[in-house]
Amino acid sequence: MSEQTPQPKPASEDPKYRYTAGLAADIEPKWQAYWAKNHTFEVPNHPADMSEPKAYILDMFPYPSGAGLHVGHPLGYIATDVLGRYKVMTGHHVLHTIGMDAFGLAAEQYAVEHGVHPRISTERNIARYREQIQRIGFGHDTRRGVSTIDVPFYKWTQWIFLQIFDSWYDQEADRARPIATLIAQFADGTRATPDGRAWDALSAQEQAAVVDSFRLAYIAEAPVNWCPGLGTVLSNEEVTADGRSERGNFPVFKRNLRQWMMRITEYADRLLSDLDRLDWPEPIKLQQRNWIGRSEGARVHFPVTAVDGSEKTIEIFTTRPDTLFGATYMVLAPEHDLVDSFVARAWPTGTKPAWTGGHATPAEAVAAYRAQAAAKTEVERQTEGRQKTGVFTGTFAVNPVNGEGVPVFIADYVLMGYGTGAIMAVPAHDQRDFEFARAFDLPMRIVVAPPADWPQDVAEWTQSYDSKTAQITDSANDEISLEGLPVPAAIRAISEWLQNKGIGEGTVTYRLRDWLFSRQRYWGEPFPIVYAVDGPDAGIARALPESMLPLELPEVDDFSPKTFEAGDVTSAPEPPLSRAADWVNVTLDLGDGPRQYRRETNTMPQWAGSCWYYLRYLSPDDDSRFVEAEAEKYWMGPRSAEDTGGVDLYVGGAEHAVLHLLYARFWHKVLFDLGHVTSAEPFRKLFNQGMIQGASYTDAREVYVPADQVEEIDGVFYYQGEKVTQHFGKIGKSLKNVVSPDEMIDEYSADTLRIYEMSLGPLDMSKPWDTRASIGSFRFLQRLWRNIVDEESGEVTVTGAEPDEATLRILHKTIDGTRNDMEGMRFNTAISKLIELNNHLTRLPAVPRAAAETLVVLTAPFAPHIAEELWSRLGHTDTVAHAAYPVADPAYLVDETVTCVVQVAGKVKDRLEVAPDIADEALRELALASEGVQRALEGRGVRTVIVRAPKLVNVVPA
RNA sequence: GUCCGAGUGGCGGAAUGGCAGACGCGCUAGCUUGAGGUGCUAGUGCCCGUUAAGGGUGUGGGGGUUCAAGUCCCCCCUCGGACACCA
Repeated sequence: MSEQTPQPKPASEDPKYRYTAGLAADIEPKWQAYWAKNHTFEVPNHPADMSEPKAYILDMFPYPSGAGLHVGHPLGYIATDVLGRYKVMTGHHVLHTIGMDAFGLAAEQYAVEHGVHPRISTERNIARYREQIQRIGFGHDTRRGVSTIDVPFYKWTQWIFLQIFDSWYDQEADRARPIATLIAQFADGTRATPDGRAWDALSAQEQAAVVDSFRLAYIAEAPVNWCPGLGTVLSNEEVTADGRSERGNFPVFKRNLRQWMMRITEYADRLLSDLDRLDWPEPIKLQQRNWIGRSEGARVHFPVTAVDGSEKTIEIFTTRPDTLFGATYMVLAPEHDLVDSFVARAWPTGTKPAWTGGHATPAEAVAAYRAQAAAKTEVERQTEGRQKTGVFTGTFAVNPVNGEGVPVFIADYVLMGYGTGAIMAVPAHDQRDFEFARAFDLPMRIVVAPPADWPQDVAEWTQSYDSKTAQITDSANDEISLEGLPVPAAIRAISEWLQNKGIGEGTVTYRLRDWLFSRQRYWGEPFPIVYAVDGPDAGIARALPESMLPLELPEVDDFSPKTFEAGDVTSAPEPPLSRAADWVNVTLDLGDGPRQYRRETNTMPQWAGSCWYYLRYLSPDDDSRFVEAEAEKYWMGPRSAEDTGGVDLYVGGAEHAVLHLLYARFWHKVLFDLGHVTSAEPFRKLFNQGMIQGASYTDAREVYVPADQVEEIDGVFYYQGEKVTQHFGKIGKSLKNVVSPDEMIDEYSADTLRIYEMSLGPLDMSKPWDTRASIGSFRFLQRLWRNIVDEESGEVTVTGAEPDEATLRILHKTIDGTRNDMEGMRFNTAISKLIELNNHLTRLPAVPRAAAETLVVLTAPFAPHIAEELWSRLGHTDTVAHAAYPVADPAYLVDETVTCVVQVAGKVKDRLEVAPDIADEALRELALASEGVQRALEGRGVRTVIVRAPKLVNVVPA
């Protein structure tokens, strides 16, 4: 393999004052320094006049990995910068900055692998990111770019946690309120305690248990996702569809563990309904709606006799109460706590062999099935496909609509976490029940009339009939008949009947679960929570007072979590902080004298900081409040009764559709309810930028080869003479196709990178990266430069002459067109208009100053460095960043003549130059007389003539 | 499987229902230069027409609405993404 060292070109090759990478390397840092020195992009927390126009433009802040930025990362940052600079030039206060999301698993994993403290590696990564970002030349207010790991920042993350901890959701007021208001209700008797005793009669422990059951942040013993390979638990959102961790791809198991939870489910309805008020892409709204998963249905009580003879009720949830008459069996989740009470002593007569799982008694069968279900990982559940499994409990419940006995099963296709963890099975009209019934030889009953071409005998069906519109059949008792009703009407009728009879009621359930909020990791915010070691309140979670914040992470010898064999189900989490004995065991005075406490040793998940960082940008130095009230009101406050408020534009990838965006909305709503912010939503408008895809290449062994060393010959790709295959997809180290922004800046310029990224195509679509094509953007800048500066002498060559008519027209059309494109974030078409104007100026014998200056101003948001340099060379002493964006003169937007297209039968046959105000009749005559029409008609008559003066005439032949 | 999004030259893409392919890459030819990656000019959807004039054809496939469809409606195909036993 021969080493190819690029030969530096002799300096004499290019004219001295040509716009080259070398020249750009001089001017770009110069102007970056100028902006910093002159505070060009710094804005006050709020202006004296709160009505002045503003734009709060926000990027999803990056997670600084060790690999640094590649060219895909800055796409959104460049777009927001272009828009922000445009907004400044149209008279807005613009708040735009970038912070760092630096706590979390990936940073910690990296630190563990490289054997350094997470803070050291993270800060190194941040410095690298900042350096790369700086070179691109953003108009950021850098004073505001906070990092989530900064102690003054996470002090307020902890403070917000305590706000949530100290709140409950008041259903009557439909908002969160301080927990003290709840305690007051219990104390004065307006709210009854769960068991009806007086509040004072409850012990401290009992009172705490009651209050905790209302807190928005609470500890619960719940089935959680335990990931031994990472040594931590994960939220549902962090587990992939095939039951593995999103980070690291380790197996995940369901375990019952004591963990911190956030009661996000209280907000399910508002998180859902407020989506309608947001200016977000529909697909993202849809994903959130699906994730929240609101579903209306009914709860129905099925009586059952327990083994001890007592009468119990199995409560089921169904969206189809209209099919109650078709229920032929019931299923409970294996973990359902009622199961034990009615597992029969022996198999009843008539039990089919398939129902017993081969066990001698129901108790054995149930125990075996439960053990098997618990040992199963999510992965195994998936890989085993949808084979329905389960066992009979030996007991029959009673269908309340017809008094029939229905066998009760347990099966893992019913999930404990949804609805009531129990279902009535209607195999004829639900595909899952159908499959189970077929596997277990259970009867089916048709209660929704299928189309005529379905077999009469349900035994011949190959699938269930799940229509939600057809008519009900064969469904009546002495009191009610659903016969012939369409499904929706039947649902209403039976629901009312159930309600009146007291055997059920209409209800709403959600797919959304409470948010698992604790992690057994070192690199996160410590919980500001302690537990008394002894006394009547021993073990009760207690908030640290605000005066004790921030609670800093302790230094530890071993910050890595205890991880386990990836498949070790029996392992239990062991947080690294629990090993910091001096930190964990403390004596504090929390108002009742010095006492011994034990600190919470879990840390918060990565999402905590990203739930509110955009608020901290508004007043990063305020150490008395998490956000200055006036600043929040100015930048984020609602502008009308319907407006939710929030940042004006939030740009980022669609991969955060549910996780980050849902969590942040939840926190924001709590802060709103408690009166800490005036905006009801954090992000008024959301925009998802598309992914930049890179070409990667694999050789015959399917191994990736360095993309930058692949040659293309006649559409075939070669690496070191070997044929390789091209793929398009993500850019990444392992794919060997990383192009860094630094390489682009070294080879061309930051302005070239910016222009090229914005020219690629519409911002919201994914598009392939092609480094070679960026030469076009470079040429544009080079020609722009050449139109103003003599490449040999460096002299400015523009003339003082007035621009000619044609130049004025294209100039004003460009102004008009780019303005529209900027407002609509169509940066690709805005740039093509600038190129057209520039190409027009190139063809002139000399460039008029007025045209040159306008073009420089229009180009400034995209290529700010070259624009500043030209602006300065043109004699200006102020920054072009603050120049006013030009306004088009309407007089130049209409042409003296327009080209009229003349069609025959919809096909273009001629063109006419006509006055823009030509009358329909005159145009009609001109068109009919035209040569092209005469030739095309070939003597045929004319049936109709459509005239759309002045642009088009369509002649329809007879 | 369900739900979203997208299919236009060799490539990225452009087109209020009204001239399809703006702008850029690449390619071809010429110029320039101190011969070689980044200067300038012109041409460039495809087919027929030796040149030209001109004609035909063309936006994943099929049907429809319309004087007129890349654009609106219905069916299908392909690719990308999200979710996935949610009762």
